[in-house]
Amino acid sequence: MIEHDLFAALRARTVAALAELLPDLPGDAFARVLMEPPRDPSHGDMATNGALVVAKLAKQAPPRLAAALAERLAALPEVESAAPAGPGFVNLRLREGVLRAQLPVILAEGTRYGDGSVGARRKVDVEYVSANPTGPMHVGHCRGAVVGDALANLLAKAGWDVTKEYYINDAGAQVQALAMAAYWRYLQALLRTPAGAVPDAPALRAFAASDRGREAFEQAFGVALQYGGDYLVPVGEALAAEHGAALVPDGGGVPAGAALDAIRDVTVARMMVSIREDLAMLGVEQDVFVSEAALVRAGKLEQAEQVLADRGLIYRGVLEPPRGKTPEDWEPREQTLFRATQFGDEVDRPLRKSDGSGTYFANDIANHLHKIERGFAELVHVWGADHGGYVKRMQAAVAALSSNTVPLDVVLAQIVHVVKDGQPVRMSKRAGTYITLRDLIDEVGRDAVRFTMLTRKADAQMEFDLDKVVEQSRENPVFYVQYAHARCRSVLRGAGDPAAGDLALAPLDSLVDPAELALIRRLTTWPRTVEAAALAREPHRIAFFLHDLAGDFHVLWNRGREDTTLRFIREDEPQATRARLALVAATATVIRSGLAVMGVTPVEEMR
RNA sequence: GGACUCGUAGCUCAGCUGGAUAGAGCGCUGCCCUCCGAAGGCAGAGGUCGAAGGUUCGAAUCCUUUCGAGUCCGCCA
Repeated sequence: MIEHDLFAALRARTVAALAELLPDLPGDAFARVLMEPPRDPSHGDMATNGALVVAKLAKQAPPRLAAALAERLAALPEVESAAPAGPGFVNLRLREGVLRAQLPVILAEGTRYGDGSVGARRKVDVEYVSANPTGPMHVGHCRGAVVGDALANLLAKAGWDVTKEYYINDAGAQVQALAMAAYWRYLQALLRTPAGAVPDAPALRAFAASDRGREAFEQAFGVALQYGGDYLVPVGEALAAEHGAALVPDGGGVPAGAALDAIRDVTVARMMVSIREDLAMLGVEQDVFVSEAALVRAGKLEQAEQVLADRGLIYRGVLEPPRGKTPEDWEPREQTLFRATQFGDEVDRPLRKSDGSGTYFANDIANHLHKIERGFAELVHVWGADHGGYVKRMQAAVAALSSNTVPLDVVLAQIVHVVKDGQPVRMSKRAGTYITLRDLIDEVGRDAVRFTMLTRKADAQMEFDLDKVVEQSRENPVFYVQYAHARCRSVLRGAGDPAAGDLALAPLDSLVDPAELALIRRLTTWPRTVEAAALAREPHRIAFFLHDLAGDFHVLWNRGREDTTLRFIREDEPQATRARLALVAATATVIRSGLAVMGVTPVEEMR
């Protein structure tokens, strides 16, 4: 039997057997039938709850049904024995060789082993990172970037047709504030250009002074510069080089109109270049970058409003103040509202600011209309946990726009607390203890960052200990998994790097040690791990699987230390050596495959 | 006041969408290097799954209530 996923194969046979035993049951009665690795290895190789699940519908006692099912399953060619157990499980022991026969399957499929079909090639849009383009990426963005990227890879592996997307929040107050800061840097840059090019405005010199310039600028324009960082210095220089003094309004006031647009557009473009460089360093390269401002300019907002209005989901109304805690400056105000409550949200949500422009939510509705129009069957977002309160309204909007045909899943990524020397590192722009993504990658390396970010469930808070992620010990899962792969590669190199196709032909009868069989069993659970993790949108499961797999391999390696007959390469036993090399090659392949989902590079040797 | 995410071993966390006796790492205890694959390995102790009810053959998992932590709460994104 050559099957890609042994568990899926035996499950299908179980369902078929049940259907024969219970011909009157409808086909969907078997949906909850599972074939799983048993928790206790003494129970056998696989266990199914099939009899338990359908017993009630079949009006039979579970143990009796389990016995009948076991009898049928025992007759399968793959099955050595099948026994009813407990409240109605059936435990299966596979015929010798069936497990081992997975090794040539793995070797033949290579890193495609584990590719699934649950996605059914449905188009899914995975949107993640989506940081404001107002500065460099920092560690706060990092987790969402890694989780989103790994999740996208995971869905692709499980059979979805994936688009990786970044939504650029380039319309709104934050970006206006950024433009003002860039304008200030531009004035500074102008002063360093030949005097003839600088307009004769006395204020200019004061704004651009190195010591009090910022305060003077803020006072004169009545703004607080939110983005004072040095990273805007080159932007100011670029503006000065390209436009000279042409962007300074006559009389030296606040730039507006085309001049402001130019400043903003150049600045945002520069920031996006920088962000994409940062993301590339992290190994994140998205397919599509959608600009909020471009959507607004294209009239997507009005179009989305029209869609909702046509369905009677928009009205003018006044919201109640939040119960219990009324904001100080609360006053009732008539607003354009979306009937989010019809789709499970707590309150209806405003779409327009008082100046007539769209709220962030309204613009994001336009963004989602854009996604739906592009034909995505499913939408997935990775957001920071601070956006948790935003989930229901967005799901309501997508449900409304798509008439409940397109599901939106939101994965919330909790805050990462960076720890160094046992002390939490406070993140503060003002105090300058602000860790950029680049700093982090420079310090511990891209692979360690990515792997570590996936060693927790996304919605669990996480400590990122800068010392531990580079530590070479068992405590560090990055090291532990990489070390297993390096050991595999070391063995294979020692054997002259045999081709996978050659090893796939090796007789495997000599693989009988419990540690060898445990490793093979683990390898056979890779396809179902991919499928379950993709359905749950939980890429961290891949990291845990790899950790377990590495553990099984290290156990085998260590057995070889005590018992030399268990070593992988034995000069006196060419047959056994080939069989073990096949096992080692399959292990390395699956580790590589898992690391690829995580976006981590497998290493050839530990240095 | 409400919403969302959590609460599992001393610590950090898994727990495969409701399954059998709840797991891993660290820490702790005890063993294991004259030599061969010890940046390690083997074994052990350690739990009323925050609490109380409920749903059913069966609950850490689902529902209700409650306690605690974090996040958020009309024109910030």
